[in-house]
Amino acid sequence: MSPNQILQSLIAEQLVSDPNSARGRLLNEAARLFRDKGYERTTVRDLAAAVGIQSGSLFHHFRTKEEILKAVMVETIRLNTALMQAAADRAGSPRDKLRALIRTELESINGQTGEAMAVLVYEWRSLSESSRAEVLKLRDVYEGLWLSVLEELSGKGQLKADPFIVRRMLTGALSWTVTWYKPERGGLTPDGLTDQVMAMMGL
Amino acid sequence: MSPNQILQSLIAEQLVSDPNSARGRLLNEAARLFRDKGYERTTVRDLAAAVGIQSGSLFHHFRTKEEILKAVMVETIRLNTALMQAAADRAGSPRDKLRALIRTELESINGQTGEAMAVLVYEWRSLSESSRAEVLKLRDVYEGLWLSVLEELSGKGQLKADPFIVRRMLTGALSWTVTWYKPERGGLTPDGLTDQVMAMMGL
DNA sequence: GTTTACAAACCAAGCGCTTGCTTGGTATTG
DNA sequence: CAATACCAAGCAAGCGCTTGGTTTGTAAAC
Repeated sequence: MSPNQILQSLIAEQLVSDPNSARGRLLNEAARLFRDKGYERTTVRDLAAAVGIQSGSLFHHFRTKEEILKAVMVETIRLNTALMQAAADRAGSPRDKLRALIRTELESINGQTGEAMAVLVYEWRSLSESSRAEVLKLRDVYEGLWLSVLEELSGKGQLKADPFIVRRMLTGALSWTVTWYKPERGGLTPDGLTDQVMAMMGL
Repeated sequence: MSPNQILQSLIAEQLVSDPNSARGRLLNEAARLFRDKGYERTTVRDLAAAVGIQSGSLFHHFRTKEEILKAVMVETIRLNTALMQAAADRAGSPRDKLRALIRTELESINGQTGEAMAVLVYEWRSLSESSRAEVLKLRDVYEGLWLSVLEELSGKGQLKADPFIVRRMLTGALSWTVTWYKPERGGLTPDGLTDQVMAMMGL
């Protein structure tokens, strides 16, 4: 399944919003604003202006501002879990699976869903307790994908460090790329960056 | 020079505030609050209450709230540059120098200055343009320390990936530890964590 | 094929509260 | 007796969100 097919089937299942719908467009703009200015610095007036409506009209679609943040996070993690699953399934050896996961996560972070991924990583403090629990539950599934691959590699002696810790290091390292990696300018392609990450780990 | 001696000499040079002074205590509390709740969610009333004064009285010490954020960042980076320099100087081989840098940065992130380090890494969006430039200038010195060591390692063939990229990966990986690494509970010591990072890189 | 019905989407206005910061005055300290 | 540190009070602006009412899209009823 291509990334686009995956997105379409998730839309069909109502697990993520169609980017062309009113809701979907708002969530995209919200992700961009939340990443650029941070959740707290983004006002409901900013959000409304970004989609060309009045601030009060937002609350016809979402009960609170925080619900918008939660929706951005939940839909992002749903989409990316599906993308990662598909990428891992396509690869053969554990090493190739790891490479596929790294490559796909870099794509998520620096590609189309990049704004939303950055929000997911850096804005969790602004979530209420209950929303946080909800998001964490989804994240556990996502992290499970990584761990099973890393543990397989570790079992084969290709990984010297603890899989849990390696995953956490990779989380930090890969999400941090959003602050410096600009694929358009500068020669490094996503594939090249993936190679560098693998090389750093001696793989 | 011990870490404490370094701190004392920086205080003498007026490059960082004495933690026992009114200013120093405020900056410590500010770092903690900014990390826990984020800069935007922390009000001047929170800051004042944390040191037991009225909110208006803050502005006797700092002209604006943002100046407090800037001061936290500037003083933190000054202190840590000095600590890193000293750690690198103590080590012998390039590999040991790298280990010393990693170990020291982990200590900074997860030890006493941890709150301030987290603020430095995650709250730069809340800085004004001019403050950001000021902080970036100081950061360049700090990053220069890392790059010289990594380039030395690369020259000896002990590092397969590009030093610039490795540093950026390490920045993300190490700063991210603040979200999960709890040295008190759970057996992993700072030294053990440093070993894991080195092992991950095959060093 | 026009009319009617109704919900979804939106606007204009503004409420109540919190925010960063100011002001004028009062202790405290060397 | 000056300078430093602080308090008590509050202002102007901006915040999330509510309200009452209007427009728009859709589809059945006639």
